[in-house]
Amino acid sequence: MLPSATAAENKIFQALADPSRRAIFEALTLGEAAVKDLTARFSISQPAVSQHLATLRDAGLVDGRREGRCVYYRVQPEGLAPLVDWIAHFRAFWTDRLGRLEQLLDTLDDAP
Amino acid sequence: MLPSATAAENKIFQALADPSRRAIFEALTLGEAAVKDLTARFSISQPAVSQHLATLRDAGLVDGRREGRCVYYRVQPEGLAPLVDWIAHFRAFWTDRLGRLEQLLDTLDDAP
DNA sequence: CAAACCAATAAGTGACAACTTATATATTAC
DNA sequence: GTAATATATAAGTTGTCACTTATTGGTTTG
Repeated sequence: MLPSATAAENKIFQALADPSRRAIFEALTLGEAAVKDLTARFSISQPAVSQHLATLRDAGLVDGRREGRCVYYRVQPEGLAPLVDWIAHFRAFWTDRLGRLEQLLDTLDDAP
Repeated sequence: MLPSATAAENKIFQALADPSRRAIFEALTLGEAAVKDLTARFSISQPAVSQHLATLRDAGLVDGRREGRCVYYRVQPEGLAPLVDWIAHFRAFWTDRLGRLEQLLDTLDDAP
């Protein structure tokens, strides 16, 4: 393992490796949601959802706040920063850098 | 799991989840390398390296060409595209989009 | 051809990860 | 206070994953 493999990086990559966890993260993209909402949306048990949320939270990707009986989770956008940084690390392969960035801009513009 | 969770996405995220595999990928960033070189560089067995390379290859992240007795692997930059796309998908959280992109540009400029 | 070298595959093992059910902890409602 | 709701934690099970050693497949050299 290279020294550049930070703990944050490890946690983020591992957290996002699981499809269910990515699905939960993507669902939270659409807005805040309580655990029970997520449990209803996906076909896994409530404890499974809570465990996934705990993993995502530990990776800094989501955050939860208690409100009454419910706990509402939401995406923490800054949590993706290490992932963006990791990708940026391979700028050497973006030979036509500007073109690639413009392409990224385009991707950012269209889409849902 | 959301329908947007493509097979390519799954493979890439899973491939990059392992620190050893990320380390190998990062090593290949510095240039082409034969399996024996990677085996020498890391403290895992040759079969382990080959298995990691097979996983990375299957995910479209690296490519290998045989030259005599050696097999030289190199990064396939386009392989990261699905990952970039996935991140771009969360543009909604880049509130100050231009700023973020400029920041990415900066990151692309300095660093090793 | 034989011996050496390099890489991939086979087979087995130990650890961990994702899930389950059951239970505990908060919080609200009656 | 008791019951009901919402979430977290405990404990156990199963499958998968990363690694190992042993072997096979290719390629070069002597």
